[in-house]
Amino acid sequence: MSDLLERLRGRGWRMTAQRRVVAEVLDGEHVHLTADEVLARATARLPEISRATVYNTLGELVALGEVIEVATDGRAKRYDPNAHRPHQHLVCSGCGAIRDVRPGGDPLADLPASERFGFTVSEVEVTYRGLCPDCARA
Amino acid sequence: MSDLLERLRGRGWRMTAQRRVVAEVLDGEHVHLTADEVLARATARLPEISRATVYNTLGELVALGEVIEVATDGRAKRYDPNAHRPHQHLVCSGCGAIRDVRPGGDPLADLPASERFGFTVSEVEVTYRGLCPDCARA
DNA sequence: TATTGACTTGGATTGAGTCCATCGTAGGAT
DNA sequence: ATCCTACGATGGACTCAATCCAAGTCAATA
Repeated sequence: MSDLLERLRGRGWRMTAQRRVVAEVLDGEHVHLTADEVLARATARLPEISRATVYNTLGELVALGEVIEVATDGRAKRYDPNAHRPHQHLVCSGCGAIRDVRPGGDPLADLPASERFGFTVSEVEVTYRGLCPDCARA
Repeated sequence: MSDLLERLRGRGWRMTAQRRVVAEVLDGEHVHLTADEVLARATARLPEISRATVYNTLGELVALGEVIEVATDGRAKRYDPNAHRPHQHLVCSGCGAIRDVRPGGDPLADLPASERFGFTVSEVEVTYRGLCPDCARA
């Protein structure tokens, strides 16, 4: 966590109580909170924090490349602080739970130039879908 | 197009003017309309059609496996009738344009059991992102 | 410690999509 | 050809996520 705060400060990020709390809430491995969950946890530590600030801060963290936005189809976006370890996501179709996974292979290399239609392709996003153990059982 | 209408009728789909129009609007290759665009085009042919009906019909077509829902991050979902030819998508980060692409390789095979965490993985979705020729120029 | 421009606030607003009570009608039955 | 009725359509209200904005606050530098 201070890792993150350290880096942000180094980049000239103006430090405020609100930003600190949001950054702290997002710390850890396999963290995939929605903006509302971030707001709830931040509010627990700093009751006056507003929804707009949470969205602003999340947006900045994404722009800085410190956090990845994970859109999970219909539901609210989730925010993944694990941005420095390249990975993909495994999403449960039942409950929306997310796991980070690291597949082998390089999907970018699998797209031949003839299939790029003149696009400048810069990233690939792979989402595996299925049922988590709990939902498969039910 | 009668292919689709034929199949639907064969499955006991109750045919109505509204459903016919929605199915017709969705016909073609490289068609990726939002629900609102479908509504607009359907309205041109059948002015009284309602938004709810468009959503209902799209939902049914998706459930029947005739149309694929493409979530493009923040923007409205798009509906892709090209469901019988397996493919992935290339999305322009600038304007949201979508192309169907057919990469080589099998991403499902790239996820080892040790990275599945007990999930029953049933599908993979690969989204390539980049700039289309027009947006790259601007 | 004074200053100031960046940050925060919260309430209004937008946009996508869903819900629901009611009305209409496709298609089988007669 | 007509009748019936269960399934489909309607549209307006509603939800939920996210954004906007004008006014107030404050972190960082001098």
